[in-house]
Amino acid sequence: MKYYITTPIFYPNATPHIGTAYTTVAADAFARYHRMKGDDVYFLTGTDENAQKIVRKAESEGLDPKSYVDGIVERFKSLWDELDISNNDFIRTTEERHHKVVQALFTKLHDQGDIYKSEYEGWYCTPCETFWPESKLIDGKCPNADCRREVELLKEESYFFRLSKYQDVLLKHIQENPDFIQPASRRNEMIRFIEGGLEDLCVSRTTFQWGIQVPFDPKHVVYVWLDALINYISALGYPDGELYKKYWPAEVHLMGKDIVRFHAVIWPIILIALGIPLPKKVYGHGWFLSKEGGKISKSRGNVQDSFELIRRYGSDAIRYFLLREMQVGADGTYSEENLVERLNSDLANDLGNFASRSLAMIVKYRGGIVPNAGEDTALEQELKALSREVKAKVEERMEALDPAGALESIWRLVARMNKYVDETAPWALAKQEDNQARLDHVLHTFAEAIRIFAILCAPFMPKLPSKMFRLLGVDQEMLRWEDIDQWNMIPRGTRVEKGQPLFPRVDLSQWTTEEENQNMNQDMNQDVNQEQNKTPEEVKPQFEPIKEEITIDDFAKIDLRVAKILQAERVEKTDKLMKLEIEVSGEKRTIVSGIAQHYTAEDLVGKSVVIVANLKPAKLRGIVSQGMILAASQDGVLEVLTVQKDLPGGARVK
RNA sequence: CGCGGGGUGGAGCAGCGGUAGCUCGUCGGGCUCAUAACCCGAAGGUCGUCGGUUCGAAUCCGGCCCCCGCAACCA
Repeated sequence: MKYYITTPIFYPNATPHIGTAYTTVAADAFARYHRMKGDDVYFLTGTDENAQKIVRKAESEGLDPKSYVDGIVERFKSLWDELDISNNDFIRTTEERHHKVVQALFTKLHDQGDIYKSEYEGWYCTPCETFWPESKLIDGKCPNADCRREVELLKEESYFFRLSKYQDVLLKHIQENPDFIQPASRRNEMIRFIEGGLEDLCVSRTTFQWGIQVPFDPKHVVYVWLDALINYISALGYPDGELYKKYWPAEVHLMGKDIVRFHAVIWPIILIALGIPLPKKVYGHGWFLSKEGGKISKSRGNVQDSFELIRRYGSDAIRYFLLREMQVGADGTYSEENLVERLNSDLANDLGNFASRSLAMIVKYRGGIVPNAGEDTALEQELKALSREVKAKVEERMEALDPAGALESIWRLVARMNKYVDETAPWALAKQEDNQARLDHVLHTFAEAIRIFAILCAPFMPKLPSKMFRLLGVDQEMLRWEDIDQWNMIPRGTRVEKGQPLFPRVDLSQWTTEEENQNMNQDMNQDVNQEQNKTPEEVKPQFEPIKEEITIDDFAKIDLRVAKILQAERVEKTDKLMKLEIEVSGEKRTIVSGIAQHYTAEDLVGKSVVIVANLKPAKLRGIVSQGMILAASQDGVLEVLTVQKDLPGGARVK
């Protein structure tokens, strides 16, 4: 059976974080598992490099985009290398093989009428040369952390992809194939989303050049998702490549829950439109959240360098933690404390210690030679039954894309083995002449269990099996999945060695001394800041940068007027919107303003405020707003500018 | 009523109609092969809240409260 599994292509604007590491490690575990089961596996990952942000980021570092991404891509590749990721290919969307396919498919979709030219209206940030969707704006301003300037509503000529045309076909497919989107909660979400109606997708941009040119209209470059998603087939050499013919459609597209929508809606519709078979499954796993429950992000300062973690704990331990901690369909909790706890308790105490004590006893009582098997008692029969059960369970969990469940069940056998050591008490048998055959059988069972654990752990911790087999003195060829429930595989006369612990216990404080010092400094600084908050004049707020210079004529275009608030009411079902009836120059107008968190209706009625009177009207939550109220805000405090003296509504403000 | 997820012993989770369970932590005991590891036992929960269905509810139904994503939202 062939098995094609993918991760998303990652966005190389920084070094990979724990989420990308999780997706990739999980995909790797599935790939390794299926290889062990004898499947013909193809495992793809890569990077999504054709984004406007990349260009800006590159500029800020004084590099051209290509050299910039080349550098980051190396970081990705070396991290995957250190994590023993066994991908068969690594696709970069800047590669010619990808460009060719995207261009061909874009043309085909255009020729068949599924892509059409229209106008895109969006919020444009001039300094960033970027359109932002309204939802991305922060306080109505550019969301780019280094910018935060005002954006303007602009139109741009764009190509659009007719998502709407295929939504019913897609919905039908999703309903008829319950496994297509997993887990079920994501599936429900997607069904709701599609039922809500799809809007056609903007698939080209003219405001920048970095990316894949639209072949028949060179001033356009292909925009984001149409480009990115196609990697799953361009990497296989669509349409004529042998790999494509062999491996498409994919068994699994694995990803974080945030991008399920694109893989479960846009990608299938692209494929439907092109008459290409759909992937079998789109699986959205949860996120790692910090211990406090928040996202892990740079701005919160809870990101940890993956390379450093690997250096401290080893790649197998990191992989184990990631795979064990993320429960199916839920979010996982990441903290170094959790990681160390899992490492110490599961890997060092349970598995590692079992191997150590077993090997030590074989060395001590039998000179390191694995004794031959003897007669089973009820105890050994129970172990054998459990090994069959665990094998079946692990297989079932892996098919269900649940590595945490698989590991949990493996550890049932680990725990059982430690108990078996206690029950059989070999140290007592060793002292009894007439129990030497029994001791042989027990020690033999220990050795077989180590062999079995090596196999069971192989998909999850790739470095472990060879270490264990070396200690056991067993050939690597014995790493056969089908032998998991066999208990008489180790050849006669095999010599084991005690060796070093597989997973030494770790004391978190050995790393944290330095960090604590840093944190203490930070805490102290925070305290100082809090003190300062009591005397606002001493606080240094983060001010927005002053915008570029304009002329008096530019300013003259803006018509500011005094306006009297006649009525005010909250816009229902919104947090921030207030609907105001105002009077200006004898005319009544409606203005919608995002001040409801700062003012009640009573506060506002009767006030004379300043408005931008000649602003183009815009709809907010279905209400046409004819102007904008001026307000000053900083750090969450907001005050509407009011006029104290009794000026009539309509008075000019300059 | 925008969509979805969730509230279960100190922490993290499972259970989804019939004596409330797992991992970690805590306490007590055992063992001495082992990485101060392992094994056994105990304490600790009126399963968010109010009401309903039922012989019986953490589990089904309804109301309410709280948390977390997504969506919406600052002319």
